[in-house]
Amino acid sequence: MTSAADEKAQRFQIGEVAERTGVTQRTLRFYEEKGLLNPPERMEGGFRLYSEEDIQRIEYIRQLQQLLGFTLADIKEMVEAEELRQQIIATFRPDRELPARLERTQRIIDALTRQLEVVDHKVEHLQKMQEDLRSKLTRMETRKKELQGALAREAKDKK
Amino acid sequence: MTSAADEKAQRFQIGEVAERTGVTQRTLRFYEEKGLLNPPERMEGGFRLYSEEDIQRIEYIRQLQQLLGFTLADIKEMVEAEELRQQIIATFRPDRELPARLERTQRIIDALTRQLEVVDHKVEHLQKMQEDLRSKLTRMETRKKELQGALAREAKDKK
DNA sequence: ACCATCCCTCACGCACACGGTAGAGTTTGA
DNA sequence: TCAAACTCTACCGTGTGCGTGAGGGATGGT
Repeated sequence: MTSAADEKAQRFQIGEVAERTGVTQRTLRFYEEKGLLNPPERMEGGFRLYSEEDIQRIEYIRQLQQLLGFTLADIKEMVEAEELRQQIIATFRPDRELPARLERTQRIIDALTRQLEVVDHKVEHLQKMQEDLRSKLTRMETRKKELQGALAREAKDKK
Repeated sequence: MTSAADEKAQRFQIGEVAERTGVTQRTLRFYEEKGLLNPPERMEGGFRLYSEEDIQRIEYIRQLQQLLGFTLADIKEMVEAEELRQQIIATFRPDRELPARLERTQRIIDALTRQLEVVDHKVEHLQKMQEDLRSKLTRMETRKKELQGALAREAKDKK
């Protein structure tokens, strides 16, 4: 008997994950070793089996790394906070211990706030750079047109 | 006789530059070695003397590196393009060779366009992340208030 | 049972971006 | 002219983020 939950639980071997995410097998094992990915399930013989969530996490890590230039240490902090956040959300009301839940919630808020500050800071600087590049670009294009105009006149004079 | 230009030409030794920019002396020499900074002037005995422009360039390099996560190789390309751009702008009309000037201008435009594409891409992804973080944060804050409310009610019940 | 294809765990290697220190010379102020 | 502070080159060391095998099992189809 297969429940609806079972049907959804598709797993992938490391090779397929590597292909789908564009991350090498070595790197996947490396991330696991460094605690960025939590150890995936294994088959009897020891082959790793990744879930869809694992794959999403891998893609998230890559974005943080390549697009935003965070170090793996930074990223580890971020994914840990994310995990804690999901755990808290998944916890439906085993009430009692309200103070503890409140405190964990506060910890997540703090982590998110710190992350947001970093991102805000980066966005701000990037936008400045964007403006700067755009204005330089338009100035160079103006110059180009001037040069082309001068060139056209020169050709005409020769005629 | 000191001209206005001379008065402005203040120079700084490597230690002061390091302090002002937050970059170590070792790193300054390293950047020079890698061609990111062009060799500064020297005193008779060989001490490096940096100009204000050098300092600005150092700060620019650090921004590209830390905020945007570019590699030094990328940055080298970018500062070279920037330098070429400034040279072209500083060249007032020794006309003749218009085609050559046009071509260099086009090269700068291409470089700026490539840089802008990269920056645009990063801004886009960062903004998505910003949105994501903001919504997570507000959800957690809502949750916090719920918990605080529950806690207050509990305290009241005890009374 | 066999074999092609996958995967496993070490373990060394490498490029990048510097850090640290040695040993010697330079500069500046008293 | 002499000391304290600064700087020079040269060279080896370090942490990060993987790459690249070696040697050996695991899996799935026939």
